[in-house]
Amino acid sequence: MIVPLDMLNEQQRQASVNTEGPCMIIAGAGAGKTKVLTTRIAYLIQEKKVDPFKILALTFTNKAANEMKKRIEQVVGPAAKSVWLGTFHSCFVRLLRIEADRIGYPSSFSIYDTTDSKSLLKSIIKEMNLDDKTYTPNTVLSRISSAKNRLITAQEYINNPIYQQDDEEAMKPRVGEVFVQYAKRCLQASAMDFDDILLNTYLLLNQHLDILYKYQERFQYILIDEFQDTNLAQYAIVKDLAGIHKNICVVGDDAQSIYAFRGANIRNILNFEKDYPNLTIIKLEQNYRSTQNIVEAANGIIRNNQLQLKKNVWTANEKGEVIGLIRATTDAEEGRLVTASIFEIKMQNQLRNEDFAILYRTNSQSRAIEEALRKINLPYRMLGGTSFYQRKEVKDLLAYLRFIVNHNDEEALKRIINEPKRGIGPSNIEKMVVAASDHGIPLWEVMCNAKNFLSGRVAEAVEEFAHMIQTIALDLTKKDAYEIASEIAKRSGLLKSLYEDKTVEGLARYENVQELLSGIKAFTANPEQVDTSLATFLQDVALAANNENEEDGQDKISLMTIHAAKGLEFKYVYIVGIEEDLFPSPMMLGSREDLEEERRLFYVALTRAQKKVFLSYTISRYRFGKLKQCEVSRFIGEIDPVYLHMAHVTNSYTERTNTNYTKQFISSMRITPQQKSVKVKFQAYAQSSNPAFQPSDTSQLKSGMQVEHPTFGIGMVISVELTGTHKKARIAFSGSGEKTLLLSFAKLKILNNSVEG
DNA sequence: GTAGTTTAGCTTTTT
DNA sequence: GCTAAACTAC
Repeated sequence: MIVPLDMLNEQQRQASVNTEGPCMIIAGAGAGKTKVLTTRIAYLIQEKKVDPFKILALTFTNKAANEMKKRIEQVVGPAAKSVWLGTFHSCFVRLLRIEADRIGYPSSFSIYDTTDSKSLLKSIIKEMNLDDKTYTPNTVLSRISSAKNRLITAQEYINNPIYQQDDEEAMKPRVGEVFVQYAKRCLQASAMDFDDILLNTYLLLNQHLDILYKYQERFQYILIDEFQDTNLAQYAIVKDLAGIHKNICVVGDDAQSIYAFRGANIRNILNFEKDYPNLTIIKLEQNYRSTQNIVEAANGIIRNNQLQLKKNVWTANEKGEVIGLIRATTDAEEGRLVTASIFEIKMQNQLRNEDFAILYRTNSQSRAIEEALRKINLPYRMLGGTSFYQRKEVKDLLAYLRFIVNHNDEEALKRIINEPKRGIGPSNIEKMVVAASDHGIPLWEVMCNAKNFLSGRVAEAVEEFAHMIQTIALDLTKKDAYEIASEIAKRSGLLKSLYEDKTVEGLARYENVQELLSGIKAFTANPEQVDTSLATFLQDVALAANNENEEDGQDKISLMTIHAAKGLEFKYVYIVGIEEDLFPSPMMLGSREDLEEERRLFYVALTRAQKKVFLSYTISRYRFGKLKQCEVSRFIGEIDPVYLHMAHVTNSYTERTNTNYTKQFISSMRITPQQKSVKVKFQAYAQSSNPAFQPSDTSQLKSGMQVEHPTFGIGMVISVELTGTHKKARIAFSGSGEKTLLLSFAKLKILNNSVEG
């Protein structure tokens, strides 16, 4: 098939054909980014006769990788299979397995997911007798993770006085030691966590120049999707790999950078030009997806962000409908109104379910929506959430498989040694771990000779367990993944114990294990799969953790977090839970940069829609089983533009502290010229100890009072001084009037008739 | 020491 | 509402 260049506009064509040298493609939302990337790769193979084996294309999600692979295959045929195309993690794992011995790992190393990492940290924290309230696995892991994402090893961390000082100031001086211990235990267990995959790839390439050279030579062309989401480690590796040929093409949109929390650094895209001075920059600014109203609303939201590249996203599409607003009293009602609206629009316009998506900020918001959808019999699919591979019973069976392949995998062992119950409790496991480190031998060896370390009954149980693993592991090369998996499922007693559980949940668990088994069977039965060994199966499974049966092809409404929606599009999009303490997330109100990311998240949500967006909010919501009042900051004022327009900046600012402090809050809001005045009330709450904090001043803002503020742009700047002891202080505005909504970070102005529900 | 039962505490987003 | 820790009974 001919590379379909004539389907592209001029910028898209440039971006596809300009293959030599460093190139940055800034692709606004809905500008045809995937089309350009796939066309470019197809062009390389088809027109430039580049060996597909020498192309490296990196994405962030498996979904994006699969989609690209499919599209390239349509043009170039089976040659597409030779391209190294996959997520950063899967491509680097592939590389690491080939070269593992150079950094002291077996090529069958395990991959620890976040749960494994936390569990290991928990045991380390316990063993070091640290206070588990100051050293929680979560905080320690995020500290370690961000270090690794900045390419800092445990040794470097503990030797660097700056990090030590940081930790001391955070009252956690021993994080460095935990980090060192954690790294040691991972190595002992022949395991890498997600961040190790990147860090170790970097170290491998930088400490072994022959390997670096080999892959620099190999990868003539490197392409990176969603470049705005790369972290330092990912960027450093790619920069190294592109060292010889320098044909590096990055595609991204700074306005859709929403992964700072896992280390993504928006500056990679903002500063890319500095690293490659002869860079070709191509901007794709025409949006083919959404109506003018949606594009303008989205642009308005990020207009005042400081961290952004200049561009002008526009569309030739129709003006379209205004942004809809749905107001509910409880989350159950919110669900009812949203689903009723979907039902109505679907019937009126003869649409399919798949034309609709419901997006939310946190996964926990899905429940109420799901219930409402079930009640009126609208089929839906949930993306993300607790995936199939996260379920306990599935993880248990996988842990058995992991342990058979890698006897050092401590976290897998902890999961399965007493599942089902064998009478081996936590204290005996601890004894063995201690014995192993005392004698300097692997835990596995202790288990095989348990009689030397433990008392009679338990020792017998441990040896019996070890023996079972051993016998099955003997067949590892002879039998395929499915044969081994079904054998261990039976012999371990896992299937039996689940089968005997006749509760509804027990039944579901049994079915999940069966489903995993049939998944493994499908893997071994695939004629394209040359190597059907268990080890090979496990390699894919740890990283492919999220794409559960998404290709069921049925017509369903999509439910997902906004993060999960990136890259997708729908005719109608409902963004639910637009409330204080939900969206924007209270945890993102700490700094301007966080707030800007939260705005970009809103930008992503809006630009998923082709025809119309609905925003919905609730004034009370069930959380933790209890009804909680939600404060929707409502601003009432002028009603004027056709589209939703968001002014800049916070209208509330929250900060937590434990000690006495004085703080100046600065906030601002925009007042349009049409607005005569808006009543503003400052409130400062103290959530804990200081009753002296009373809601305070009320004052008038007038449109003439706009000022320019260095951080917040044009707006009304207010500063309030809070003094006292309190855990949480907050300023909020409130006002009176009608039908303009002020979110905690933005003001919406909506036409009278756009208000629904 | 382990298994079974009750209670406390928690939630942002994900490879 | 759900999970992990704490508690209780063997």
